[in-house]
Amino acid sequence: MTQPPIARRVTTRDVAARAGVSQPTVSLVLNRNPTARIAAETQARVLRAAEELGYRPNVVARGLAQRRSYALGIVVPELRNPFFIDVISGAERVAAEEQYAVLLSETGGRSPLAHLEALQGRQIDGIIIDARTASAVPSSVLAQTNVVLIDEPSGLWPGVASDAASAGRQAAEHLIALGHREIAFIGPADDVHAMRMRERGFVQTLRAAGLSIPSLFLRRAPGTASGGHDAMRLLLTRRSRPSAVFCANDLCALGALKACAAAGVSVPRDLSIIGCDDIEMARLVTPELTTVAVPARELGARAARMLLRTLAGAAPDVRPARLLPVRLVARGTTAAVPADRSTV
Amino acid sequence: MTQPPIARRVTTRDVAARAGVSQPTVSLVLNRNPTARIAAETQARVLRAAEELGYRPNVVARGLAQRRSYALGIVVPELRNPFFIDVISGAERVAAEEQYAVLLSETGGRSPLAHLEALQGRQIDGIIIDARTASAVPSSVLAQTNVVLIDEPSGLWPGVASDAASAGRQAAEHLIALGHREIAFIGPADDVHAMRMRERGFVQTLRAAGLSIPSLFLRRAPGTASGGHDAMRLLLTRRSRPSAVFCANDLCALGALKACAAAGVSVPRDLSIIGCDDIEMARLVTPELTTVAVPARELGARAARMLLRTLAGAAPDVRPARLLPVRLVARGTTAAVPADRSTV
DNA sequence: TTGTAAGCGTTATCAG
DNA sequence: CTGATAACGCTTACAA
Repeated sequence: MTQPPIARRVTTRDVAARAGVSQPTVSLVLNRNPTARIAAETQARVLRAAEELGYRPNVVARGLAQRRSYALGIVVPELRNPFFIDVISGAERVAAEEQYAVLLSETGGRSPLAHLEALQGRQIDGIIIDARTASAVPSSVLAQTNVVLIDEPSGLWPGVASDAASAGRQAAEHLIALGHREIAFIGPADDVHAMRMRERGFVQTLRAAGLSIPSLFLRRAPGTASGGHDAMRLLLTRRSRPSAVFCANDLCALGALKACAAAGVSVPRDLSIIGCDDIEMARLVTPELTTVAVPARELGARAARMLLRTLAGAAPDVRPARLLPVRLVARGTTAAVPADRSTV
Repeated sequence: MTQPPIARRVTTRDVAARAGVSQPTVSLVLNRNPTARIAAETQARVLRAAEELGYRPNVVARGLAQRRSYALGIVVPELRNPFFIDVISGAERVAAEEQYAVLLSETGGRSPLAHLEALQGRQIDGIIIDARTASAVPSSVLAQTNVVLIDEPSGLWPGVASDAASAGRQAAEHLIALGHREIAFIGPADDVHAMRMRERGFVQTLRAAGLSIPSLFLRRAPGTASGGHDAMRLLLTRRSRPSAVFCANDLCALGALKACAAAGVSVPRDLSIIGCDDIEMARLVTPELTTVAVPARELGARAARMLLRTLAGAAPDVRPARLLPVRLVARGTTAAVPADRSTV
């Protein structure tokens, strides 16, 4: 605390002194986009002085004066899920392009409120937040900031979302086309819209085809690798097994795949598995994971753009945005139901 | 721009008015750790007023006044590599505990300088940066901030690092113990200390055992899944194949494993593979990846702690810190060299 | 013990 | 066109 950790840097005042103009003039010259009405000669002097001194604007000070920070917050439950990483990456990219910073906050599921308030204390201009965390926080807190929800068309807040119902539908259609009739679902219990819709789209499509998921085949498990693993293990212990399983996300599916390998169940010969998200890892396992690709980076990028647009003056658009399309990527973990089963 | 995107919030002035004291008094009451010499009665009034008004300090303003931002920057080349994610996660955690924010910057390998300067413009109190990015930036820029390098004991800047040489050594010892003699290495070409040391530790240990890596078995490839994949594919096309391969990181190893699967090479029967990092995915593939566990989260956490300690007044410690221990995790991708080969 | 004054580095509003 | 002057919200001497 003794010596300031931040070295004293060149300020507009220094530049002004050097250029022989007033300090605000420097500010004008340096900021006004369409060169404000400043004598060309003066401008040149200021610019040169700034250049020579190596002037760098102090964004914090600017923020204070403008009552905005040119920073976005992004809150996710956990960094472990590559899906969120892609969202973050997409958002960070467009934010950076617009000179916005990104404050990262990983709640770890604990005290999301504290994380949010910490962000707001920093005068965040807006916040990108995942559905689960948002729902764990009083809306009065969210109301204090511009907020964009990821994958949860709430009607309360603006958001970007993928077509989760379609994801479930495509997964179902794929399995149906392959002849599967004994089908299971593994997904998280929490009330996250995207997950619910994936499930609903899946179940409804099956139903429309005259199929249903017996309750024993409907497994609630955390959307993590170990969640998927454990759920699949349980599924495999029963004497009547499904011939195909849809997992609400890829992490889950990879865990399930792992459980099959451990149990000596051959995928896709004995069992088909299909995930959702299409994280990078989906192509690194063998066989490669069949999944429904969700444009995570694009979700993040759009969320950021939406926020930036609002900050630029546009009215926040609470209407549910167009759902980003998802598409099935058939790879190696799904196959036609084996002949010896199809007659069951 | 018309209406400020940030809602006007309660300020110390509001609190002061309500408590019937001066604004600085509020500041004193709210901050002084050992309750500054303010009448207990006054303090109570102020605290109550703050409470009633729902006062939240404006960290930006405080930062401006104190010439520090209570924020850390963290710069990584890419979010794709789970290793960095863990580093970030570890750092974010300890930062958050100390009320520090984390500004995330993904360079994507492009214009690291711009990213750094953007961070510095925000009066970052310190920065955690990976070795590769740091080396791509003039040291004069780094000198403007408190910096901690990840996995690069440069002597120039403080840093935290894992025992990369030991990682290589352990990998080599493991393979040697399994009887391997035709051994390959796949690793990145860039001059990143940790990668170099992993390689060196590996090569030297082999050499000490009277083994060497023929140049054809020394493959330079990006430390990514596709890098590992491609390198392995090339290795497999030759008629003389190694019996074991050490990949400089897990991503690489997973790519290599994938290439084997695609080529019908059975791991670990026909070929052993060993990675380095122990990312979560290592346990999700089949067979599970044998690797050397590097405490990535701990690296991030220590980096943050080191930075915070410096900010609290401690002199930055440039001496190479104790290397964090790594340890081999023998799993499924390594096995004794097959009998029909050991005689070659 | 507390209020006054100054300053952090900008931007914004005016007179000149 | 340009330069004072006043914020922005807070901290930190320094007076009172």
